[in-house]
Amino acid sequence: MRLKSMKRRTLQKETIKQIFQQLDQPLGIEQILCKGREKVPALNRATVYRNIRLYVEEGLLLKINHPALGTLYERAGRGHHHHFYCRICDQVFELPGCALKETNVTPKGFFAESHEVFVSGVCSSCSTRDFSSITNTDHENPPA
Amino acid sequence: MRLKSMKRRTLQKETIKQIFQQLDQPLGIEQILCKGREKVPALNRATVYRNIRLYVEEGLLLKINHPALGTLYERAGRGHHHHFYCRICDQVFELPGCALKETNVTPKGFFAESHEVFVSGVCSSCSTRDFSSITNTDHENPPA
DNA sequence: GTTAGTGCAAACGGTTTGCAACGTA
DNA sequence: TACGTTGCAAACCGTTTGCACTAAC
Repeated sequence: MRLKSMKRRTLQKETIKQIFQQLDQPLGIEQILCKGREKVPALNRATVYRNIRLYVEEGLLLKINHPALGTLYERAGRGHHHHFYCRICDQVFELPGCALKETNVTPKGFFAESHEVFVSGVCSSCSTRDFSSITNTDHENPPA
Repeated sequence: MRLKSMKRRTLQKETIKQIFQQLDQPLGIEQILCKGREKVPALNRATVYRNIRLYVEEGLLLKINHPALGTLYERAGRGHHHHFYCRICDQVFELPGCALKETNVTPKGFFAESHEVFVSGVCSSCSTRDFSSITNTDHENPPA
């Protein structure tokens, strides 16, 4: 009788893991699926969900609920950071460091344990590449 | 031929609007539905979704995608603020003011246009009321 | 009376799950 | 061989939509 179930190494699993090891950017399921299919063409969406979930439970990945893009996943253990969403290229970048002091935003009696910051705007590539496209957008959430 | 469709005033609509006028707190669909049914017992979920959507388009409400609670709605026009999520009572509070300078978190070349901050921890009511409950995170009806 | 708004049920999109076939150990 | 993993399809959950009925104007 086995007390502990053994993990098996499959191409699908390794492929998904590698995608995140090669990239310091949060990805959505569709992006993971696309990149994964470059190596495993028959890769199934359910398999991606299952393995992502596994990696999150193992602590290898982190799940992010992004205000504009929905659920994203990123490699864990890279220290506290925030996220920048570029509305032109629809990509999310990691912002190193943290300029937010929890005590500055928390009223007396409230105990802050963690926080998340989502910045959005235009990334450096998009702002230098083509300014005309910056006005042509169809946002849901206009700037506050 | 009518050029402009006319809005009609219904009990359902008014009820939903009043819920937000009486409360400075973001609410989820289920909460809106519950509170609404106190006044309109037959209130339907689809009706709530339709009217909420309408109010968001009119600019009366704002849609929030909360990392822990999913989609929430709050009254618009109350100025820039952040949100505090209490993991004990599962409620979201508005944090007045903003202690985040976008220039402090944005690398050169990136243009920040807006940001959102979600803090989580324990609210003042929950931290003073009963410390033993802090480990028991399954509360339905928290204090107002 | 006209037609916007409602309730209901079915449709929808993202995510999870049951199951038979597959493939790793 | 044994059983963890996969692909597929169906189930699931939050949200939207089509439709007949209701009710505001």
